[in-house]
Amino acid sequence: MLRAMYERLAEAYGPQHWWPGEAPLEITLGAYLTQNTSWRAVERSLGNLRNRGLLDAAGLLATPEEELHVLLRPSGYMVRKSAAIRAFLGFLFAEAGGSFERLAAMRTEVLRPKLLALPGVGPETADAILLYALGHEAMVVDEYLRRVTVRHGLTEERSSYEVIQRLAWSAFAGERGKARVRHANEFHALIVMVGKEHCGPKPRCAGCPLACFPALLPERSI
DNA sequence: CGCCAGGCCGTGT
DNA sequence: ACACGGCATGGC
Repeated sequence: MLRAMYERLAEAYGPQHWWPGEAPLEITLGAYLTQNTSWRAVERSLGNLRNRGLLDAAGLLATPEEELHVLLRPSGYMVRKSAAIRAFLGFLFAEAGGSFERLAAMRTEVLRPKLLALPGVGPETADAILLYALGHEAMVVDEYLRRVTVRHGLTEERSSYEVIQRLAWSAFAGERGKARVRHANEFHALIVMVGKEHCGPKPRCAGCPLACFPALLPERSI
C-alpha cells in the first residue's frame, strides 16, 4: 500500500531532489528551525545567517547567544532553537572535529542515539539530519505522514513514531543501500508536498493524488 | 481575531 | 508509557 502511494506521489509531483548541493550545515539548521514552523519562516532565518556569513559551524558557535536570538527570531522558539543549535555544534566538534564528513562516517546505530540525546532533537529531527545532511538510511516521519496513514485507515490515531516509520519502510522492502537512501529522501519530500496541499488538520481531498486510495474504514473521511 | 506551521520537552497521571 | 500545555513568530 505504501509503495503504491509512493509511486502515485512520484508520478504526480515528479522528482523532488531535496537539498541538492546544499551544505550539510544548512540542512541541519533547517531541520532544527522547521520544527513546528513554516518553511518560509525558516528561509528568513537562514537568510539572516547567510547575510552575516554565519553559515559556518565555527562562526556560529562563536556567535553570542543574544545575537543568535535576533537572527533566528523569524522562525520562532528562538531561545530553545538557539540553544539546541549551539549544542549540536558543540557535539559536532567534540565528536567529529567539526566535520560533517567525519560525523557521517559513524554508524547509524551509534549516531542516532547520540543525536536523540541532544537538546531539541526528537526522532524526526534526528532522522532528518541523518537522511538529508549525512546521507544515512533514515526514514523521516512527520505529522503529514501520520495524517495520511491514519486517514487511509493504515494506522491508529495515536500510533507511535516507530510504528509509522516501520510502515513507511515497508514501501522499500526490496531496496538496499544508496537506492534506499534515495527513496527515503524522495518519500518524505513527497509526503510534505502532498501534506502541505491536502493534509492539514482538515483534509482537502479535492485534487489530491492519493484521493483514489479508498479508506479501509468507510466511515473515516479522507 | 483565530488557527496553523515539515516538534520537542517538562510535568502529571 | 501516554496525555497535555508551553514554547515564539509570521501568514492567512
